[in-house]
Formats: sequence, C-alpha cells, structure tokens
Amino acid sequence: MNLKELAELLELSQTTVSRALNGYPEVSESTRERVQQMARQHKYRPNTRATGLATGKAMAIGHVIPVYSKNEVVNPVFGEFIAGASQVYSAKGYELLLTVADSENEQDTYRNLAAKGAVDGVIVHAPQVEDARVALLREIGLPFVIHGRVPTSELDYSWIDINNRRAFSQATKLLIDLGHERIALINGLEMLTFADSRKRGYSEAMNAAGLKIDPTIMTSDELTEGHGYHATRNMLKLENYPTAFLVSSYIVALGVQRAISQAGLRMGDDVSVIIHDDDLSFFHNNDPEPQFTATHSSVREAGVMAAQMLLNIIDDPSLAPMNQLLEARLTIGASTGPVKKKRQRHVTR
Amino acid sequence: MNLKELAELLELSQTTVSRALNGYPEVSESTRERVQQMARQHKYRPNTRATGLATGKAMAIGHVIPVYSKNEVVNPVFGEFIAGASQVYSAKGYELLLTVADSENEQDTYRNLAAKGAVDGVIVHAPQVEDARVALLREIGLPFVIHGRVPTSELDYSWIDINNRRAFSQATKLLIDLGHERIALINGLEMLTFADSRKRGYSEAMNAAGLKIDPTIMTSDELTEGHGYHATRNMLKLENYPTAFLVSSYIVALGVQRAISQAGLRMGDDVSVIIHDDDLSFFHNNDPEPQFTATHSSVREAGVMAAQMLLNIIDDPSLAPMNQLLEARLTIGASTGPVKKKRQRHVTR
DNA sequence: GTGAAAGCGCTAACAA
DNA sequence: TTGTTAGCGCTTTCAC
Repeated sequence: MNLKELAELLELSQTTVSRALNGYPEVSESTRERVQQMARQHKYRPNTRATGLATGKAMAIGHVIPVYSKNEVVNPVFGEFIAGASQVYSAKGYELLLTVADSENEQDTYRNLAAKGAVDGVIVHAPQVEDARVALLREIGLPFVIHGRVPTSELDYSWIDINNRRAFSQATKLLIDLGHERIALINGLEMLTFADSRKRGYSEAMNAAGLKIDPTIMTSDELTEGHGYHATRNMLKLENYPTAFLVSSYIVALGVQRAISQAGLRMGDDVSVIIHDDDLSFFHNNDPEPQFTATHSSVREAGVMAAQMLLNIIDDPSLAPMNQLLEARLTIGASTGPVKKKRQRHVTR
Repeated sequence: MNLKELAELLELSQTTVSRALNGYPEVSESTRERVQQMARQHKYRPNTRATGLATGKAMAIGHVIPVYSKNEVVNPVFGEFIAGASQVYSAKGYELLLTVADSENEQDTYRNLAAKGAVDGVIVHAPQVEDARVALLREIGLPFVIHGRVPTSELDYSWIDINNRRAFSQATKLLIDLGHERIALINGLEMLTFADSRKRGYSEAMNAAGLKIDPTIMTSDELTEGHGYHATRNMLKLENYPTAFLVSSYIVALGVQRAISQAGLRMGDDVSVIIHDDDLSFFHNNDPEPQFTATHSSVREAGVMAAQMLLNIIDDPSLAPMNQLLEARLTIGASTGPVKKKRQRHVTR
C-alpha cells in the first residue's frame, strides 16, 4: 500500500492524504479522521526512501564501531549503548545504521556515509587520545556526537562521557583506604581515551596517597579474557604481588578471576577486586553480598542521552556543542567494613 | 556531488555516467575510464535513497534483536554475529539496519520494516521454542534467515545455528569421564531455543551415563552475573554440592566464578567449569593452561555465513531454504588428563 | 480545505 | 555507443 493507492481509495489527492497524515493544520478534521482510519486499516507506512528523497533527510543515524583487532570481542558496552540510543530513534522515527569499521578505512566510512546521504548524523565510538575524526567530521559537515572525549582536540564538539578518571580515582582511593598498597591496574589499550582516563584516575589516587606507581603491576592491552588471565598470573608470581586489582571490562575480569582462583587465593577475601565497565563493581570480603550490577545501566542511559543530543543538533545545527559527563555508579559505601592493613598470603601454584 | 552535476562536468548524459559506473557493457572503455576517474576525483557516491527508490531495492538488511528484560545485558554474541555479517554487507554494498525490539511490539517491528521498504531482508535473532516469527515473515514475504532454529515450526525456512545440543552433550560427557557425577547446569531462559538445546544435550549425556538428573542443580534464567552468582552460591550450600559446572554465557560465568571463589574452592581444581558461549571454554586442573578463547570466533563466522545466505536468497527468491549447522569449537582433548573420581572438599563459607 | 504539478537523485526502457 | 524520457513514492510550492 502506497500513498497513491491510499489516495485513490479515499478519492482524495495524494497531497491531502500526505498532509492529513503528517499533521498539517489545513486539513479538515473529518477528512483527517477518515484518512487516518483508512491508513491504519491498510497498515500504510510511508516508504522511507521516498520520504528521504523528497525531504532531503535520511531519517537515520549512523553508529560506527571500530574494531581494532581480530582477537578482541566486540565490546559489550556498545550493545548497551546502542540499545539505549535505539529507543530514542524509534520514538522519533529514525533508523539506526550500524557500521563496523576496521581502523584503516574508518575515514572512508564517515565520508561514504555522508556522501551517500545514508545518515543525518553519526555517533562516534571509541575515541582515541589522538583522534582525527573530530576534524574530519567537521570538515564534511556531518553532525556528530562522540561517546567519549578527545583530549587533544582544540575544536569544540558534542560529547557524552562517563567520568572514567574520577571512577578510577575513587576506586583506587577506596582500595587504599582498605589498607591496600599494591594495587594492580589491568587496563584497556591506552591509546583509547577511556583507558587513558582510567589510568590517570588511578595514578592520581596513588600519588595522593604517596604510594609508588609500579609499572610491573600495570598492564594495557586488548579487552580479552586472555589479557586478564596472563597479566594476573604473572603478577601473582611476583614476590610482593598485588592484593587488589582494578580491572577494565568484565571480559578481562573473567581472566583475572580465573588466575586468582587458580593461585589458590580468594577473590574478595585475600584479594579485593573492582571491575569497571562504566558501572563499577566491587568485590570485597566485608560486603555481605558483594555488589555487582553488570547491567551497564549507565551506558544504556548514556546511549539515550547521546541520541537525544544528536537529534537536537540535527534539528537545529546552529546549536552550540553540548556535552554531558556522567558519574559512574558505585554502590558500595555502607557495606565496606573497617579498614585494616592487607597482608599477603602465601600463593600456591 | 550528484549524478547530474557529474554528468554536466563530463558533458555526458546521466544515463551514460550511470552505466559507466555500474559496469554496463555498452559503454566504451575510454568514456568509462574518464567517468570513473572523474567520479573518484570528486568522491562521487550515489545517493542510497534515490538508488533504492529507482531500483525498488533498499540495499539494506535488518537485524532485529529482542530484549526480553530490562536487567539483562544485550548478549555479547549479537555483537560478534553482527560484526561478521557486517563485513559481508559492506563488501556487497548493503547497509545494516539495527532494531532493538522489546518482545511486545516485535511483530510490528517486522511489519514496519517490510512496509516502509527499509530492508530487503532480515536476520532473526534469539528464536524461541514457540516462535510466531517464521509464520509472520512468510506471510509478509520478507526474506529472512534465522540465527538459531525453531523446533516447533512445520514451515521450512533458512537458518544457521551452532550445535548447542551436541556441544553440551560433549561437554557433559567430558566432565563425566573425568569422574564428575554432580554436574550443575546454569542455563539461559529455556523458552529460548539455544538454552533448550543445551539442556537437551546435557540431559542426553547424563542419561547415557546413567546419572540422575537433579533439578536442584539446574537453573534457567536471564544471562546475568547475578544469576550465575546466586545459583552457584545456593548450590554450593547443598550437602552434596556439584563438583562441576556447565555454564551458558561468560557473563553468567563471572558470577559462577565469584561464588566458587568465595566458597573457598578453586576453579579448575576443586571444581571443573565449562563455559559455552558458542565457543566452549574448559577450566580444569589437568590443563597446563586452561583453554579459553572467548573470541566468539564461531559466532562471528556464523554471522558471515548467515549474511551470505540471506543475500543469496534475496538475489534469487526461488531458492530452496538453506541451513547450516556449525559445530562449537572445543579445543581440549589433548590436555585433559587421567580420569579420576572427583571428591568433594569441605566448603568454607 | 483541496488539488495539480514539479522535483528529490537515481535507473531503465526505448530511441537514435 | 549514447541520449531522451518516464518513473520509483513521497513532499511541497503554488493555485484554486
């Protein structure tokens, strides 16, 4: 069923039907009713391509997710973020175009998207410390919102981010307050801003407490189980191995847990562990039942907000860049018990 | 830059330019060269909407991922699957339209997608044991491939699936051969076919070995960390708690690990654990270094194959339904040591 | 309040 | 080998 057929059925012109359906005021209430009724009855849906062609709008938003390595699992946070954004799009009649780009042809990806007229704007994922995309997108004039920030950019742009620095600084401080002095950092690739920020937060808290930052208990690599496992395994072989672990991403945490368990240590007892995957999860023996959300609810929310932001910008391109910094949820506090000095236990291997 | 401008620049008709670019044979080589050269130079990309409108094809594939609950994290396997499919699409000039549908309005989602002409076909994710979508899609005539199977459907349809039944039967048998008798099954929602199949595989192997199937060490719930944690915690309180765990999804495994560790048991030593997330991972003390890929490489591959399948069907709708059953990768074998009877160790709580 | 007609950017008969 | 023309399904000016 297309507009022409619907119009013939109603014995009206396409124009009137179109107007009735799109809420133009000049249509009489009676015909509007009639048109809407008939449209519903015949399950009429305007053809996206035609509408897009006629209006010059694509009614679609592109999400570009870069894949940096063949080993790495697509980060689950993308899924959550997109689930959030998707809600907003379908409410506003937009579609979501997903592109998985390997880092080489990523520039082309954005160019193509714009030139083909496939999208009205894009959400940029996984920004890097040095990221050329801000300049690129500005150049091609495609509206965008970055999920994350680009610290090196002098250009203004819209972004939404989780306060990774603060989350890691708080988490580190918490561990320090609990008596830990050897705190391992199992981080993502530090060329990516989220990992860079987390490292800063960690370092900040360590410095503030006058603790030594020891590169031998810090790793930066892909977010894989293997990374977590090998890193932790090696660290637990050290004379003075870490008594606490700060882990980026729960995929990595799976490996960390495995190595801890294998070494005969108990997670949350011999070793405290905090996992940060935009939400924070804390494992410690003083918790009657350690907190773990793993709902990624912050990320989903970030997706919603980013989508709204982008649609606003598309509506009114003259808008000044917007941004939003979300705090990570860390629901411990009350459940953390008395501070006591951590002692290392013999590691069985 | 659009076709008209490009044609004017070249002092040719739009037709010729279009033909030259689309590889029609009747264009002379010299003009074709000239056209391609100019197009490249001006970064010309045909407008998708216009092309779609003119050809009646959307040049887009829809992926619909259902979300059954607010708690559940979007299953990471979707990400992998889509990453695989995406490769194929971009190679063939297709776009990927992602829709996240909550189970209620899912029927509408497919209807809309078809009526709007937004996609040429869809990939259906997360099929249920009783799934109305096969009939629905057949009715609206939208080409589709199911990622999974619908056991109750009498209609023929195209699908690609991982042999979940076999994977779980093998995994269970392996654990039995190692001397385990109390094997827990931490499963997904059994209304979903993947979980249903896994349960069948498990039961099959248990029955074959003459072992009792005990519902108190089997759970079926959402794929969350909390599910794994609580299920395992409760089971470890049992008099004769399980000595082995078979876990659907590594998100859940994270919780299983946590509970094991908390109980003072060692994973892969006191307790064997197999995680199945389309690839299998086995943790057992006889492995010098327990296998874990967590690359989801099977799923990514499945995505590639599903996409190819769907594009073939779209090319030639008269094609008979195709299907493909992939075996899960379980790379243990050599590393599994001698079979010995498992003994339960005292659980500290 | 309603309709005729042009046009969005492309493809594809049909002509030349 | 190239060009003319109509048309894909919709929106939107302009006229009535």
